[in-house]
Amino acid sequence: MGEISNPKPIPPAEAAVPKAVVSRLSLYLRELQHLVRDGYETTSSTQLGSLLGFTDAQVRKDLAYFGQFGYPGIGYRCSELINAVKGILGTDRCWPVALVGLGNLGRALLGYKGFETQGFRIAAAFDVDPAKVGTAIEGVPTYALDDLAEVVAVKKIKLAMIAVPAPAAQDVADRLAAAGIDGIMNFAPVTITPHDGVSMVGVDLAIELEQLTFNVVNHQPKP
Amino acid sequence: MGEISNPKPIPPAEAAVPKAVVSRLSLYLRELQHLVRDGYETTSSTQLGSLLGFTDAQVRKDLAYFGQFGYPGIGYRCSELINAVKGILGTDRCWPVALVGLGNLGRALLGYKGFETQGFRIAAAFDVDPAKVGTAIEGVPTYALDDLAEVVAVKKIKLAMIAVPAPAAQDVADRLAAAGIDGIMNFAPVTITPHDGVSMVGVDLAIELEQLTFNVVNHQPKP
DNA sequence: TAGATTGTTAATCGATTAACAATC
DNA sequence: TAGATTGTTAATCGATTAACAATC
Repeated sequence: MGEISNPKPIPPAEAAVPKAVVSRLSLYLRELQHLVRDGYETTSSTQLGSLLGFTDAQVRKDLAYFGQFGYPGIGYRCSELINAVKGILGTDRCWPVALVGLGNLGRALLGYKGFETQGFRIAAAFDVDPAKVGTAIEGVPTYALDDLAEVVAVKKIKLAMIAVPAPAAQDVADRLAAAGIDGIMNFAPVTITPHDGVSMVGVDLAIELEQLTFNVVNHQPKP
Repeated sequence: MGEISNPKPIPPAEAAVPKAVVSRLSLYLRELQHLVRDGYETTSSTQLGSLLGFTDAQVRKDLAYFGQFGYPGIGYRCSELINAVKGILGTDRCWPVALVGLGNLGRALLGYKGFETQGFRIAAAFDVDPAKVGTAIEGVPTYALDDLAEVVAVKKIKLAMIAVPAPAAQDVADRLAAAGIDGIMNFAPVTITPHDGVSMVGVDLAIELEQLTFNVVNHQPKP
Protein backbone atom coordinates (compact mmCIF):
# COMPACT_ATOMS: atom_id res chain seq x y z
CA MET A 1 0.00 0.00 0.00
CA GLY A 2 1.02 3.50 -0.86
CA GLU A 3 4.28 2.67 -2.61
CA ILE A 4 4.09 5.84 -4.67
CA SER A 5 2.79 8.12 -1.96
CA ASN A 6 5.02 11.09 -1.14
CA PRO A 7 8.48 9.61 -1.55
CA LYS A 8 9.84 12.97 -0.40
CA PRO A 9 7.93 15.76 1.24
CA ILE A 10 7.88 18.72 -1.11
CA PRO A 11 10.75 20.99 -0.07
CA PRO A 12 9.18 24.11 1.48
CA ALA A 13 10.22 26.69 -1.11
CA GLU A 14 13.83 26.55 0.08
CA ALA A 15 14.91 25.56 3.55
CA ALA A 16 14.45 28.94 5.20
CA VAL A 17 17.64 30.45 6.56
CA PRO A 18 17.37 31.27 10.28
CA LYS A 19 17.51 34.96 11.10
CA ALA A 20 20.44 34.37 13.44
CA VAL A 21 22.46 32.99 10.54
CA VAL A 22 21.87 36.10 8.46
CA SER A 23 22.97 38.42 11.20
CA ARG A 24 26.12 36.40 11.75
CA LEU A 25 26.74 36.59 8.02
CA SER A 26 26.93 40.36 8.36
CA LEU A 27 29.42 39.97 11.17
CA TYR A 28 31.55 37.65 9.05
CA LEU A 29 31.55 40.24 6.29
CA ARG A 30 32.63 43.00 8.67
CA GLU A 31 35.38 40.84 10.10
CA LEU A 32 36.60 39.74 6.66
CA GLN A 33 36.88 43.36 5.59
CA HIS A 34 39.01 44.07 8.63
CA LEU A 35 41.18 41.05 7.87
CA VAL A 36 41.78 42.23 4.31
CA ARG A 37 42.70 45.67 5.60
CA ASP A 38 45.15 43.96 7.95
CA GLY A 39 46.77 42.17 5.03
CA TYR A 40 45.33 38.68 5.34
CA GLU A 41 44.83 36.86 2.05
CA THR A 42 43.14 33.84 3.58
CA THR A 43 41.44 32.97 6.81
CA SER A 44 39.88 29.91 8.43
CA SER A 45 36.64 29.10 10.16
CA THR A 46 38.64 28.88 13.38
CA GLN A 47 40.12 32.36 13.00
CA LEU A 48 36.87 33.95 11.88
CA GLY A 49 35.00 32.28 14.69
CA SER A 50 37.43 33.20 17.41
CA LEU A 51 37.41 36.84 16.32
CA LEU A 52 33.67 36.87 16.93
CA GLY A 53 33.37 34.42 19.78
CA PHE A 54 31.79 31.64 17.72
CA THR A 55 32.91 28.06 17.20
CA ASP A 56 34.57 27.07 13.96
CA ALA A 57 31.76 24.60 13.34
CA GLN A 58 29.22 27.38 13.47
CA VAL A 59 31.06 29.45 10.90
CA ARG A 60 31.23 26.54 8.48
CA LYS A 61 27.63 25.55 9.08
CA ASP A 62 26.39 29.08 8.50
CA LEU A 63 28.24 29.39 5.21
CA ALA A 64 27.07 25.94 4.14
CA TYR A 65 23.52 27.29 3.91
CA PHE A 66 24.61 29.15 0.81
CA GLY A 67 27.23 27.01 -0.89
CA GLN A 68 30.84 25.93 -0.72
CA PHE A 69 33.27 28.80 -0.41
CA GLY A 70 36.33 27.28 1.19
CA TYR A 71 39.30 25.15 0.27
CA PRO A 72 40.03 22.08 2.42
CA GLY A 73 43.48 22.40 3.91
CA ILE A 74 43.63 26.11 3.01
CA GLY A 75 40.63 27.91 4.42
CA TYR A 76 38.83 30.80 2.74
CA ARG A 77 40.27 33.44 0.46
CA CYS A 78 39.16 36.64 2.16
CA SER A 79 38.29 38.75 -0.85
CA GLU A 80 36.55 35.84 -2.53
CA LEU A 81 34.43 35.20 0.54
CA ILE A 82 33.69 38.90 0.90
CA ASN A 83 32.28 38.95 -2.60
CA ALA A 84 30.26 35.83 -1.96
CA VAL A 85 28.76 37.17 1.27
CA LYS A 86 28.00 40.52 -0.32
CA GLY A 87 26.18 38.66 -3.06
CA ILE A 88 24.16 36.69 -0.53
CA LEU A 89 23.24 39.79 1.47
CA GLY A 90 22.56 41.75 -1.70
CA THR A 91 25.08 44.45 -0.91
CA ASP A 92 27.13 43.84 -4.04
CA ARG A 93 25.20 46.81 -5.37
CA CYS A 94 24.38 50.23 -3.83
CA TRP A 95 20.94 50.68 -2.30
CA PRO A 96 19.30 54.09 -2.22
CA VAL A 97 17.55 54.58 1.12
CA ALA A 98 14.76 56.91 2.20
CA LEU A 99 14.95 58.62 5.58
CA VAL A 100 11.78 59.84 7.26
CA GLY A 101 12.12 62.27 10.14
CA LEU A 102 14.70 65.04 10.41
CA GLY A 103 14.95 65.47 14.14
CA ASN A 104 18.10 64.83 16.11
CA LEU A 105 18.43 61.24 15.15
CA GLY A 106 17.42 61.72 11.53
CA ARG A 107 20.06 64.36 10.96
CA ALA A 108 22.68 62.15 12.58
CA LEU A 109 21.75 59.32 10.23
CA LEU A 110 22.14 61.73 7.30
CA GLY A 111 25.69 62.37 8.38
CA TYR A 112 26.58 58.80 9.28
CA LYS A 113 29.64 57.70 7.32
CA GLY A 114 29.21 54.00 7.91
CA PHE A 115 26.51 53.43 5.31
CA GLU A 116 28.37 54.23 2.10
CA THR A 117 31.14 51.68 2.46
CA GLN A 118 28.59 48.93 3.02
CA GLY A 119 26.45 49.69 0.00
CA PHE A 120 23.87 52.20 1.21
CA ARG A 121 23.21 55.82 0.25
CA ILE A 122 20.51 58.00 1.72
CA ALA A 123 18.93 59.29 -1.46
CA ALA A 124 16.04 61.30 -0.05
CA ALA A 125 14.90 62.64 3.32
CA PHE A 126 11.33 63.46 4.36
CA ASP A 127 9.73 65.56 7.07
CA VAL A 128 6.37 67.13 7.78
CA ASP A 129 7.93 70.40 8.91
CA PRO A 130 7.83 72.81 5.91
CA ALA A 131 10.82 74.67 7.35
CA LYS A 132 13.00 71.59 6.85
CA VAL A 133 11.79 70.82 3.36
CA GLY A 134 13.41 71.94 0.13
CA THR A 135 16.96 72.34 1.32
CA ALA A 136 19.73 69.80 1.03
CA ILE A 137 21.25 68.54 4.28
CA GLU A 138 24.58 66.78 4.02
CA GLY A 139 23.98 66.82 0.28
CA VAL A 140 20.71 64.91 0.58
CA PRO A 141 17.58 66.58 -0.81
CA THR A 142 14.66 66.91 1.61
CA TYR A 143 11.02 66.56 0.65
CA ALA A 144 7.60 66.93 2.17
CA LEU A 145 6.24 63.66 3.50
CA ASP A 146 3.35 64.01 1.07
CA ASP A 147 5.74 63.56 -1.83
CA LEU A 148 6.93 60.24 -0.46
CA ALA A 149 5.29 57.93 -2.99
CA GLU A 150 6.41 60.01 -5.94
CA VAL A 151 10.03 60.40 -4.88
CA VAL A 152 10.32 56.73 -3.89
CA ALA A 153 9.01 55.69 -7.29
CA VAL A 154 11.21 58.04 -9.29
CA LYS A 155 14.36 57.18 -7.34
CA LYS A 156 13.52 53.46 -7.23
CA ILE A 157 13.99 53.38 -3.48
CA LYS A 158 13.33 50.04 -1.77
CA LEU A 159 14.56 50.69 1.78
CA ALA A 160 13.57 53.25 4.39
CA MET A 161 14.49 54.37 7.89
CA ILE A 162 11.89 55.73 10.30
CA ALA A 163 13.23 58.37 12.69
CA VAL A 164 10.02 60.14 13.68
CA PRO A 165 8.43 60.41 17.13
CA ALA A 166 6.78 57.23 18.36
CA PRO A 167 3.17 58.33 17.84
CA ALA A 168 3.80 58.99 14.13
CA ALA A 169 5.72 55.82 13.36
CA GLN A 170 2.86 53.49 12.42
CA ASP A 171 1.39 56.02 10.02
CA VAL A 172 4.76 56.55 8.37
CA ALA A 173 5.21 52.79 8.07
CA ASP A 174 1.80 52.51 6.42
CA ARG A 175 2.70 55.20 3.93
CA LEU A 176 6.06 53.62 3.19
CA ALA A 177 4.40 50.27 2.55
CA ALA A 178 1.85 51.93 0.30
CA ALA A 179 4.67 53.64 -1.57
CA GLY A 180 6.16 50.25 -2.41
CA ILE A 181 9.02 50.12 0.09
CA ASP A 182 10.30 46.58 0.73
CA GLY A 183 12.25 46.98 3.96
CA ILE A 184 11.97 49.32 6.94
CA MET A 185 14.38 50.06 9.75
CA ASN A 186 12.42 51.58 12.63
CA PHE A 187 14.07 53.72 15.30
CA ALA A 188 10.84 54.72 17.02
CA PRO A 189 10.23 52.86 20.28
CA VAL A 190 6.99 51.22 19.20
CA THR A 191 6.01 47.90 17.68
CA ILE A 192 4.87 48.50 14.15
CA THR A 193 2.12 46.31 12.74
CA PRO A 194 3.83 44.72 9.79
CA HIS A 195 2.72 44.83 6.18
CA ASP A 196 2.74 41.86 3.85
CA GLY A 197 5.97 41.62 1.95
CA VAL A 198 7.69 44.38 3.91
CA SER A 199 10.62 43.38 6.12
CA MET A 200 11.08 45.20 9.39
CA VAL A 201 13.94 45.64 11.78
CA GLY A 202 13.51 47.66 14.92
CA VAL A 203 16.28 49.47 16.74
CA ASP A 204 15.23 50.72 20.18
CA LEU A 205 18.13 52.40 21.90
CA ALA A 206 16.59 52.30 25.37
CA ILE A 207 15.93 48.57 25.00
CA GLU A 208 19.58 47.98 24.17
CA LEU A 209 20.59 49.79 27.33
CA GLU A 210 18.11 47.67 29.29
CA GLN A 211 19.96 44.55 28.19
CA LEU A 212 23.01 46.04 29.88
CA THR A 213 21.27 46.96 33.11
CA PHE A 214 19.84 43.46 33.34
CA ASN A 215 23.33 42.03 33.18
CA VAL A 216 24.74 44.54 35.62
CA VAL A 217 21.97 43.93 38.13
CA ASN A 218 21.87 40.16 37.79
CA HIS A 219 25.49 39.17 37.33
CA GLN A 220 27.73 38.56 40.24
CA PRO A 221 29.70 41.68 41.13
CA LYS A 222 33.14 42.03 39.64
CA PRO A 223 36.06 40.01 41.05
CA MET B 1 25.58 2.44 47.81
CA GLY B 2 26.16 6.16 47.87
CA GLU B 3 22.97 7.20 49.61
CA ILE B 4 24.38 10.58 50.53
CA SER B 5 26.20 11.31 47.29
CA ASN B 6 24.94 14.35 45.40
CA PRO B 7 21.20 14.01 45.90
CA LYS B 8 20.77 17.06 43.68
CA PRO B 9 23.37 18.46 41.32
CA ILE B 10 24.48 21.84 42.65
CA PRO B 11 22.37 24.42 40.83
CA PRO B 12 24.76 26.32 38.52
CA ALA B 13 24.63 29.72 40.25
CA GLU B 14 21.08 30.25 38.96
CA ALA B 15 19.64 28.74 35.82
CA ALA B 16 20.96 31.37 33.40
CA VAL B 17 18.27 33.32 31.61
CA PRO B 18 18.62 33.16 27.82
CA LYS B 19 19.51 36.44 26.17
CA ALA B 20 16.46 36.19 23.95
CA VAL B 21 14.23 36.13 27.01
CA VAL B 22 15.74 39.35 28.34
CA SER B 23 15.23 41.19 25.08
CA ARG B 24 11.61 40.05 24.93
CA LEU B 25 11.21 41.28 28.50
CA SER B 26 12.07 44.77 27.30
CA LEU B 27 9.48 44.44 24.56
CA TYR B 28 6.86 43.37 27.10
CA LEU B 29 7.68 46.41 29.18
CA ARG B 30 7.34 48.75 26.22
CA GLU B 31 4.03 47.17 25.23
CA LEU B 32 2.70 47.28 28.78
CA GLN B 33 3.50 50.97 28.99
CA HIS B 34 1.53 51.54 25.80
CA LEU B 35 -1.38 49.51 27.16
CA VAL B 36 -1.49 51.59 30.33
CA ARG B 37 -1.46 54.77 28.28
CA ASP B 38 -4.37 53.33 26.30
CA GLY B 39 -6.32 52.78 29.51
CA TYR B 40 -5.93 49.05 30.05
CA GLU B 41 -5.85 47.97 33.68
CA THR B 42 -5.14 44.31 32.94
CA THR B 43 -3.85 42.29 30.03
CA SER B 44 -3.27 38.62 29.22
CA SER B 45 -0.46 36.57 27.82
CA THR B 46 -2.56 36.20 24.68
CA GLN B 47 -2.99 39.94 24.20
CA LEU B 48 0.61 40.76 25.03
CA GLY B 49 1.83 38.03 22.73
CA SER B 50 -0.33 38.96 19.80
CA LEU B 51 0.76 42.59 20.02
CA LEU B 52 4.33 41.43 19.54
CA GLY B 53 3.82 38.40 17.34
CA PHE B 54 4.64 35.86 20.04
CA THR B 55 2.58 32.95 21.32
CA ASP B 56 0.81 33.23 24.65
CA ALA B 57 2.84 30.27 25.91
CA GLN B 58 6.05 32.13 25.22
CA VAL B 59 4.97 35.16 27.19
CA ARG B 60 4.06 33.05 30.21
CA LYS B 61 7.22 30.98 29.95
CA ASP B 62 9.42 34.05 29.74
CA LEU B 63 7.86 35.62 32.82
CA ALA B 64 8.05 32.31 34.69
CA TYR B 65 11.84 32.62 34.72
CA PHE B 66 11.44 35.38 37.27
CA GLY B 67 8.39 34.50 39.34
CA GLN B 68 4.62 34.48 39.32
CA PHE B 69 3.08 37.76 38.28
CA GLY B 70 -0.37 36.85 36.99
CA TYR B 71 -3.78 35.89 38.29
CA PRO B 72 -5.41 32.74 36.86
CA GLY B 73 -8.67 33.67 35.25
CA ILE B 74 -7.74 37.37 35.25
CA GLY B 75 -4.40 37.87 33.56
CA TYR B 76 -1.81 40.46 34.58
CA ARG B 77 -2.39 43.86 36.15
CA CYS B 78 -0.47 46.14 33.80
CA SER B 79 1.05 48.55 36.26
CA GLU B 80 1.96 45.73 38.61
CA LEU B 81 3.71 43.83 35.84
CA ILE B 82 5.44 46.99 34.67
CA ASN B 83 6.93 47.44 38.12
CA ALA B 84 7.97 43.81 38.26
CA VAL B 85 9.67 43.91 34.86
CA LYS B 86 11.40 47.18 35.67
CA GLY B 87 12.70 45.55 38.82
CA ILE B 88 14.01 42.58 36.86
CA LEU B 89 15.68 44.75 34.24
CA GLY B 90 17.01 47.09 36.90
CA THR B 91 15.32 50.17 35.43
CA ASP B 92 13.29 50.88 38.54
CA ARG B 93 16.03 53.41 39.24
CA CYS B 94 17.71 56.01 36.98
CA TRP B 95 21.08 55.12 35.50
CA PRO B 96 23.62 57.80 34.69
CA VAL B 97 25.33 57.00 31.38
CA ALA B 98 28.61 58.16 29.88
CA LEU B 99 28.79 59.02 26.21
CA VAL B 100 32.12 58.88 24.42
CA GLY B 101 32.39 60.59 21.04
CA LEU B 102 30.69 63.84 20.06
CA GLY B 103 30.43 63.45 16.32
CA ASN B 104 27.16 63.32 14.45
CA LEU B 105 25.86 60.27 16.20
CA GLY B 106 27.10 61.26 19.64
CA ARG B 107 25.33 64.60 19.53
CA ALA B 108 22.14 62.91 18.35
CA LEU B 109 22.32 60.55 21.31
CA LEU B 110 22.73 63.56 23.60
CA GLY B 111 19.46 64.92 22.29
CA TYR B 112 17.55 61.64 22.21
CA LYS B 113 14.38 61.93 24.29
CA GLY B 114 13.72 58.20 24.53
CA PHE B 115 16.24 57.50 27.28
CA GLU B 116 14.81 59.49 30.16
CA THR B 117 11.40 57.82 30.31
CA GLN B 118 13.09 54.41 30.46
CA GLY B 119 15.44 55.21 33.30
CA PHE B 120 18.60 56.55 31.63
CA ARG B 121 20.27 59.95 31.76
CA ILE B 122 23.43 60.89 29.93
CA ALA B 123 25.41 62.37 32.78
CA ALA B 124 28.70 63.11 31.04
CA ALA B 125 30.06 63.27 27.51
CA PHE B 126 33.67 62.81 26.43
CA ASP B 127 35.71 63.68 23.37
CA VAL B 128 39.36 64.05 22.43
CA ASP B 129 38.74 67.28 20.53
CA PRO B 130 39.61 70.18 22.91
CA ALA B 131 37.21 72.42 20.97
CA LYS B 132 34.29 70.29 22.11
CA VAL B 133 35.35 70.01 25.72
CA GLY B 134 34.21 72.25 28.54
CA THR B 135 30.88 73.36 27.19
CA ALA B 136 27.51 71.82 27.95
CA ILE B 137 25.59 70.33 25.02
CA GLU B 138 21.91 69.70 25.58
CA GLY B 139 22.62 70.41 29.21
CA VAL B 140 25.22 67.65 29.45
CA PRO B 141 28.73 68.64 30.52
CA THR B 142 31.55 67.58 28.20
CA TYR B 143 34.96 66.45 29.34
CA ALA B 144 38.31 65.49 27.90
CA LEU B 145 38.64 61.75 27.40
CA ASP B 146 41.60 61.83 29.76
CA ASP B 147 39.26 62.74 32.60
CA LEU B 148 37.14 59.65 31.99
CA ALA B 149 38.15 57.63 35.04
CA GLU B 150 37.78 60.55 37.39
CA VAL B 151 34.36 61.69 36.15
CA VAL B 152 33.03 58.15 36.01
CA ALA B 153 34.08 57.57 39.59
CA VAL B 154 32.71 60.85 40.92
CA LYS B 155 29.38 60.48 39.13
CA LYS B 156 29.13 56.75 39.90
CA ILE B 157 28.54 55.95 36.25
CA LYS B 158 28.18 52.27 35.39
CA LEU B 159 27.06 52.39 31.73
CA ALA B 160 28.63 53.91 28.64
CA MET B 161 27.96 54.41 24.95
CA ILE B 162 30.75 54.40 22.38
CA ALA B 163 30.14 56.70 19.42
CA VAL B 164 33.67 57.21 18.18
CA PRO B 165 35.17 56.24 14.80
CA ALA B 166 35.80 52.53 14.39
CA PRO B 167 39.60 52.65 14.76
CA ALA B 168 39.31 54.30 18.19
CA ALA B 169 36.59 52.06 19.60
CA GLN B 170 38.70 49.31 21.13
CA ASP B 171 40.93 51.78 22.94
CA VAL B 172 37.89 53.60 24.32
CA ALA B 173 36.41 50.30 25.46
CA ASP B 174 39.65 49.46 27.23
CA ARG B 175 39.63 52.78 29.01
CA LEU B 176 35.99 52.41 29.98
CA ALA B 177 36.66 48.98 31.41
CA ALA B 178 39.65 50.32 33.32
CA ALA B 179 37.49 53.14 34.65
CA GLY B 180 35.13 50.58 36.18
CA ILE B 181 32.26 50.71 33.68
CA ASP B 182 30.02 47.61 33.82
CA GLY B 183 28.15 47.81 30.54
CA ILE B 184 28.99 49.22 27.11
CA MET B 185 26.79 49.93 24.12
CA ASN B 186 29.00 50.17 21.05
CA PHE B 187 27.92 52.00 17.91
CA ALA B 188 31.25 51.65 16.13
CA PRO B 189 31.21 49.00 13.39
CA VAL B 190 33.88 46.81 14.93
CA THR B 191 33.94 43.80 17.19
CA ILE B 192 35.32 44.82 20.53
CA THR B 193 37.40 42.35 22.48
CA PRO B 194 35.39 41.99 25.68
CA HIS B 195 36.62 42.62 29.19
CA ASP B 196 35.82 40.39 32.13
CA GLY B 197 32.72 41.50 33.93
CA VAL B 198 31.80 44.12 31.33
CA SER B 199 28.64 43.49 29.30
CA MET B 200 28.58 44.57 25.69
CA VAL B 201 25.88 45.25 23.16
CA GLY B 202 26.76 46.29 19.67
CA VAL B 203 24.56 48.35 17.40
CA ASP B 204 25.81 48.43 13.82
CA LEU B 205 23.45 50.43 11.65
CA ALA B 206 24.78 49.11 8.36
CA ILE B 207 24.37 45.54 9.57
CA GLU B 208 20.74 46.19 10.41
CA LEU B 209 20.18 47.43 6.88
CA GLU B 210 21.89 44.32 5.54
CA GLN B 211 19.27 42.19 7.26
CA LEU B 212 16.71 44.04 5.17
CA THR B 213 18.55 43.68 1.88
CA PHE B 214 18.93 39.97 2.49
CA ASN B 215 15.17 39.65 2.86
CA VAL B 216 14.45 41.83 -0.13
CA VAL B 217 16.85 39.91 -2.34
CA ASN B 218 15.90 36.45 -1.16
CA HIS B 219 12.17 36.65 -0.57
CA GLN B 220 9.73 36.03 -3.36
CA PRO B 221 8.72 39.31 -5.01
CA LYS B 222 5.56 40.93 -3.70
CA PRO B 223 2.16 39.52 -4.73
C1' DT C 1 53.90 12.61 2.88
C1' DA C 2 52.03 14.97 7.06
C1' DG C 3 49.37 18.74 8.60
C1' DA C 4 45.58 21.64 8.03
C1' DT C 5 41.05 22.57 7.09
C1' DT C 6 36.87 22.01 4.71
C1' DG C 7 31.79 20.38 4.14
C1' DT C 8 28.54 17.45 6.15
C1' DT C 9 26.36 14.02 9.05
C1' DA C 10 25.02 12.61 13.56
C1' DA C 11 24.64 13.77 18.47
C1' DT C 12 23.64 17.17 21.76
C1' DC C 13 21.72 20.86 23.55
C1' DG C 14 18.36 24.48 24.24
C1' DA C 15 14.28 26.95 23.16
C1' DT C 16 9.49 27.02 21.75
C1' DT C 17 4.96 25.19 21.74
C1' DA C 18 1.10 22.42 23.27
C1' DA C 19 -1.55 20.70 26.81
C1' DC C 20 -3.73 20.75 31.15
C1' DA C 21 -4.63 20.86 36.16
C1' DA C 22 -5.19 24.62 39.33
C1' DT C 23 -7.32 28.90 40.19
C1' DC C 24 -10.07 32.97 40.15
C1' DT D 1 -21.36 27.76 38.18
C1' DA D 2 -19.08 28.46 33.66
C1' DG D 3 -15.50 30.88 31.37
C1' DA D 4 -11.05 32.63 31.35
C1' DT D 5 -6.42 32.41 32.18
C1' DT D 6 -2.44 31.29 34.76
C1' DG D 7 1.96 28.46 35.82
C1' DT D 8 4.18 24.34 34.61
C1' DT D 9 5.20 19.88 32.65
C1' DA D 10 5.93 17.16 28.63
C1' DA D 11 6.48 17.02 23.59
C1' DT D 12 8.27 19.17 19.66
C1' DC D 13 11.09 21.65 17.14
C1' DG D 14 15.30 23.94 15.73
C1' DA D 15 19.96 25.33 16.36
C1' DT D 16 24.61 24.39 17.91
C1' DT D 17 28.43 21.42 18.50
C1' DA D 18 31.28 17.40 17.77
C1' DA D 19 33.24 14.24 14.83
C1' DC D 20 35.23 12.67 10.66
C1' DA D 21 35.96 11.39 5.78
C1' DA D 22 37.49 14.01 1.88
C1' DT D 23 40.72 17.18 0.13
C1' DC D 24 44.50 20.24 -0.63
